[in-house]
Amino acid sequence: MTQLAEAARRVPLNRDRVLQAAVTLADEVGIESLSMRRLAQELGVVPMALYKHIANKEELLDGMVDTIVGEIDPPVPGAPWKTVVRLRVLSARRALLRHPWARPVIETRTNTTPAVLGYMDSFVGMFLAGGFSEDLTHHVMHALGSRMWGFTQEVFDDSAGNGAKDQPRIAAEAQAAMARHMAQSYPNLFRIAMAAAHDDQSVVGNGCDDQFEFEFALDLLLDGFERLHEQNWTSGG
Amino acid sequence: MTQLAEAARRVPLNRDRVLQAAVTLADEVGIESLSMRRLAQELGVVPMALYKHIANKEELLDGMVDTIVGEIDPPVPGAPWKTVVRLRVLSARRALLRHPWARPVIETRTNTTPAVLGYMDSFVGMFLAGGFSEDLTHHVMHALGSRMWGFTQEVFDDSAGNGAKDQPRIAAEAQAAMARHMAQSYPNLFRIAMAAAHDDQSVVGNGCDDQFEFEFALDLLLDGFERLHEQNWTSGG
DNA sequence: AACAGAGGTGTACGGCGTACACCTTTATGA
DNA sequence: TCATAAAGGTGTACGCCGTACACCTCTGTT
Repeated sequence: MTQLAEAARRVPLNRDRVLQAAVTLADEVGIESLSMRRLAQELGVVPMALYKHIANKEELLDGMVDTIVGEIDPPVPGAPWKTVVRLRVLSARRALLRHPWARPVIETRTNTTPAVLGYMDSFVGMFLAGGFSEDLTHHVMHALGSRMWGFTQEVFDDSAGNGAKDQPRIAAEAQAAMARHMAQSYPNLFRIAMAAAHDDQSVVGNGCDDQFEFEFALDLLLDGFERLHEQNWTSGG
Repeated sequence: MTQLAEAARRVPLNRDRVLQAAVTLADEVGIESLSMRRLAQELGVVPMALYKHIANKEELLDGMVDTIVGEIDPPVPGAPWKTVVRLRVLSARRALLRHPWARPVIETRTNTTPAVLGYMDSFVGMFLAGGFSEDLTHHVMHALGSRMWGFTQEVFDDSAGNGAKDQPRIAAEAQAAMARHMAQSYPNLFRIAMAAAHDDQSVVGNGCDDQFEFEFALDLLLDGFERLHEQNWTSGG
């Protein structure tokens, strides 16, 4: 018994075990009760031990989000775009419902992890594959953004932008390397980012007009409401 | 000088002054730096003094949200529903942009204050006045919900519902009084709540099917995307 | 056998919200 | 006029939190 416990404790901690334990704990006791101390206790370890595997609590939360991103089904192949998008959104919703803490956590993330970028890239790809223009895809992504996921326009800031104004601009070479990396890892995001840049003065900054995006989605909804109203739609309850 | 300071300090604190100071402080230093201690310091007072005017930090945040609800313009009279709704949403958005801390705070509120209920009631009224059915209005409110504001279906839980299952049900008399109060203070909310109840088994519980509401809004957007795609819409940049 | 580095530990600091007992001011009404 | 009660401000303290920093202890390599 004691030996087993000993042996179990000897299994060294690692990032994945920490993240998995965090997700489970948050599922069980709620995100407001997930503290570094409590998590460490759950893992039979002293709080500071966690910091050998994750930099800080923010990174822990980022990792937890990545975990649930991994639970979202991949796009079903061979179906029309609308079906593909619809099923994927509903899959994402199911993942969020399984982990009620996820929505608020996602909404407070400021870093965009590769896993989230990959999800978004894949999402963009579904529209492009459906024949949508880069332009329309761009706005459509914004319109869907807050509905199922936390992604907003800042995405382009972090991944492609270079908005810092106090420090000397990144060396052109490094910037080119960055762009190459983006293009390879997130080809679809890259496509719409480039398309947006064309309509704009900036080269890689986010060419997003928040107000425009907001009104785009709002008017889409209002027009939809109007149509339903005109045809005396009813939920048929 | 000292006397002036003294005199100023003699102006007794009150709930409004506390809330106003909190809003200003959050505007200036960000919501993450708004602590009871810091706020007290800003008001030249010891932290515990605040608790004579507000119950706890949650209530402080509730009050701050009420303050910004008060900044949203009232509906413009005499315009078609679409214009009225559109302008009001954009006014709400402007209020949120003035106070960047407000969005996250609204999203974490669990209590629905009278001020928020009043805003929602007025919002519902705009659709009803435009000839929308109670049914369509109900779904439309859900579809708009997360876009501009934090209100979700739980609204009906708190205000009209009686979902507690461990305690004896509220006395019929008290419940009737509650209903009367609801009907008077929030007539429009009351209307759609009653309409929803008809389609459902429950009498006053929230007759909302989250999944249905989610898909309603999602499909509205997807249909909108489809239409734009078919007509080769472009943002015209 | 010596050692380096990875991983776990213990202590400590400065923050947080707020319970509780206390003091001070001010308005009341006998 | 003066006792009194209430309202409002104070001081101390508790138990949380995240995490910096110095330390110890294994384990695999040379």
